[in-house]
Parts: sequence; C-alpha cells; structure tokens
Amino acid sequence: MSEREIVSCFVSKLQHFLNLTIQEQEILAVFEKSELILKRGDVLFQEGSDAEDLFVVKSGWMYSLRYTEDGKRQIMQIRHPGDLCGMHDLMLRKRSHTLVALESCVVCPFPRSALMDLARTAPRVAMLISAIGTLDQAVLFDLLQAIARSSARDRVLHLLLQLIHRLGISNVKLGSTIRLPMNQTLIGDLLGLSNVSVSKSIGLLEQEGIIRRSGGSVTVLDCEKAGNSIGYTNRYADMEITWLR
Amino acid sequence: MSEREIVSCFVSKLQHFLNLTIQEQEILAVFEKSELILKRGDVLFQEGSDAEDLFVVKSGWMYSLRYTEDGKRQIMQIRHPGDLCGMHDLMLRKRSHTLVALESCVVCPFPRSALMDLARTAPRVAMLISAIGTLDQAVLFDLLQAIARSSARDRVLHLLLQLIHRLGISNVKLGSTIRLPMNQTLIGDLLGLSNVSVSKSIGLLEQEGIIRRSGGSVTVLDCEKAGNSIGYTNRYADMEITWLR
DNA sequence: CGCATAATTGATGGTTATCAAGACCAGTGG
DNA sequence: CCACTGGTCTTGATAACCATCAATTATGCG
Repeated sequence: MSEREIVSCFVSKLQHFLNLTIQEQEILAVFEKSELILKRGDVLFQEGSDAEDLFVVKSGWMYSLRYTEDGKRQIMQIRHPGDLCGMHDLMLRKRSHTLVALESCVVCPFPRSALMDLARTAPRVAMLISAIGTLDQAVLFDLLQAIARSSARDRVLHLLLQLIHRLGISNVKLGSTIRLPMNQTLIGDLLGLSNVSVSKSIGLLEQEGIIRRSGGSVTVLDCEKAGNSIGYTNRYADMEITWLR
Repeated sequence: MSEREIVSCFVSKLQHFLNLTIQEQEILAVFEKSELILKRGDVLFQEGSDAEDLFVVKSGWMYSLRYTEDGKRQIMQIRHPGDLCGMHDLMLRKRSHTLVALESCVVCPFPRSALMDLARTAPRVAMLISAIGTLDQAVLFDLLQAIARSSARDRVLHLLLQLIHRLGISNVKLGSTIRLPMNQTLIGDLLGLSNVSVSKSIGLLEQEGIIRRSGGSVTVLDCEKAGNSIGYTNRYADMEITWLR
C-alpha cells in the first residue's frame, strides 16, 4: 500500500489535518474492521440504552437527536462520512441521544477501549481525534449562538454554510453546492424552528438571490458575502496543529 | 505527599472520575506551575487574537463569550475551578472566543504542547481529559436543546440545575444552594434571553415556590422534582469509565 | 449620603409557533 | 391512463411569547 493511497474516509479526514505514518494508518484499520449497513430511518442506537460501541461513519449522512418531555424532538448533530459517532457518551453509562440514518449508510462499530489502546500505541492520532472533538465543539457554539440570537432566516443560512464547509474538508473540489437529504421538519428540529418557518426562510433566501435550489440540492451563490452578512466564520479554514508532534 | 492529599482542584476534579497514581499526579503538576491573578472583568484572552496557551482555573468563576455582528453578545460557557479553558481553540490559529473573569480568579497557563507530552507520559490521564471534554459537550447539548425548545422560565431553571450539579462534582456536600455571581444580563446572554425576561422568569420560579433567593445565593428546593418537570437529566450522575484502563 | 449598578414592572410591537388548507410529487394499484 | 395515497412543501390567519423601551425601585460601595 503506497503512502498516498487513502484507505478510508476516516483516515482521509484525519489526513486532512495531519500526515499520518503508514504505521498509524495500520493501527487505525482496527476502527473499520466490521461494517453495519443501514437504510434510511434505521436507528443505530437509542437514547437511554446502554452506551457501548462507538462508530465511524463510512458513507451516508446520519443525525443524532433527543426527545423532550413534551414530545418535541431536538436534532443535535448531523454526522457525515469520516465522523465519529457516540463520542458524547464516552463517559456515560446510558446513551444521551439517539442516532438515526438519514439515508443509506455504512458504519463501523468499535469498542470504547479501542480509543485507550490508540492512546498508547499512537498518542498523536488519539490527540488529533480529541482535538477534532474540540473543533466540533467550537462549530457547535457557532450554531448555538445562531439559534439563541438570530432570526429564522439567518439560522437557516448559517446551517447551509456550516454544511458546505464541513463537507469541503473531505471533498475539496465540492464548491458551494450540496445535496441536502433533509426535509424541512428535520432542519427545523435542528435549528429550533417549525417546518413552516424553515419553508418561509428558505423561500426568502431564494427570493433574495442568496441561494438557489434544484432537485434535492442547494447552492449558496456567494458564501463569502453571505457569511459576512450574518457574522459567520468558517472554523475549518484556519488551523494550527504544530503542537501535535 | 500522601496519596490522599489533594494538590489542586484540577487534580481533585480528575480524581472525581478516576483514581490517579502519585506519578500521574506529579506529571499533572506541570499544568499548574505558574499562576495568573485576575480580578472581576479582566480579559484573559480576546476573540481573534493568536491562540496560544491553555489555562486551568484554580479559583473563581470565568466565562467565555463572543460578540455577534450587531453587537449582541453570546455567553458560551461558565468555567469553574478545575476546568480547562481554551480547549475549543486547540486546533485553531486564532481564538474563537473571549475569556473573562466573572470575579477574582487564579488561573494557570500552560502551552498546548503540554497536552501532547501528557498523552505520551500519561495516556490514561490524557484520555480522561478528552473524555471530560465530550461530557461537557453532552451538557452543552442539553442547554442547546433548552434554548432552542423551551420557555424562558424553563431555560433559567435548566441553567440553575446544571450549575448545581456541576459544582457538586467538586464539592460533594454542596446541596442545592449555590452562590450565583452572575447578573441577570449575563444569564440572559447565556440563555438567549433579555435581562427583563430573566428577571421575570426568576420572579416566577420564586413565586411558584421552586427556588428561593437570599443575597447572592439561590436554592432549588427540590432538584429532583424540578428536573423532572422540565425533562432535565443530570449528566454527572451516571458515569462509566471502566474502558479507561 | 450620593452615585452607579442591578433588578423590577408595565406597555407595546415583532417574530415565530400553531393551526389549517391547499399544492405538488412520486409511487402504487386498479 | 387515472384515481389514490402518503409525504413534503407552501401559504395565510391568529395568537403566544419574548424583545424592546422606559420608568421606578433596590442594592451596593465609596
């Protein structure tokens, strides 16, 4: 296997931040030993069940969610190929959330203890994974801020930009058009809005000439300008990991 | 130094989850070699500046915040003694947020590279710190859900419960009364509310007999019942870290 | 005591939830 | 080919909740 060859989208995502040695790549193979195939709507694990394995998403989009007392649901995170799922429950006995396939997916389960093994055999990679977790957290704060402080229209635009930039790190030549396999109710449950508000916001953004829709895809015509207009910053753009040696 | 002796609140917080060896405790001493003293309102670092050191909070409360385009501010996190600050910017070149002292504080700066050293010399502790980060994230999601989906009253109650339970892990015999060195504008900026709404919500909760105020302190009279009524779960209550060996 | 900061209270208006009805679409079976 | 179905999206009307503004009271500190 040549050093250039990309073995998986997990390794590929990590490589985006750091050049991994062949040895490190081999160690990471453990995380994708077995595969699970899911179809749209399948539940990988349920809130309240025993927290056990973690998962690497190999293909397809997934989302994590939680239900409130009064039956409303809150979507917490959209997970893409190369992402790690179940990390929020690393220290918990029970799952704090449910994980569902948004479309056909392939995921790779592995035990939590594998992380500890990784920390011993490849500390640099283990720290990188932790650091990516903190990056996710920074991105999450951006969304929290948008939800707490901005209008329905701005929230929707914020989400679109986040998705475009997140997908950009796996697929550099993606541009500003993405496939959007989420319905408006789901988007609403992610942004703390009703499906009606989402519909109206998307309609407004299209009318303003900021986005364009066709089929299941969305384009943000000028990400730079759109981002500036709502105070959005692309967290994936300006990395510093020289301390990871 | 006997094994029982607690050298710092950082070590003490980690000990709450895991029994550290003397050797591990000695390695952790690096993180608290130097001290910085801050007074109320002092800015430890500013959003947009170069991200460098991380910090352990030794005493006092701090908070991280961010300003929006239109001048509003969003408080992101309250940090207590034993917490690590600056972790969100671990991979970033520039600070994604500002960190301010809520009252008189003592903090200990250390370079990011110290984390990498820790990963090599004490992988178990490094993983514990990462895992605490994921726990913080789960707690953050709880708050996100509250902000996105619940009323002003419920958001305020949610925050109070989170503070009580967070402080409980450092100080077991704390009970359900806490000192609250935050003004209502700050609470509002944390919960996506105006100071007026915070005032009204607190008034309502007091009137309903759910909380009681005296001086700068607040008591939640029946945390169990109050939590159930708003679908709150104490994430710090049900841990599982046997995989951390 | 006097000043600055913080909390409270009431009035008004804007944003979004909620409800309800209709349009559109893809897939299904007669 | 066409009705039927379920899901999704759109549109309009109403109402609830909270932001905002402004005035007043309370608190804390020199």
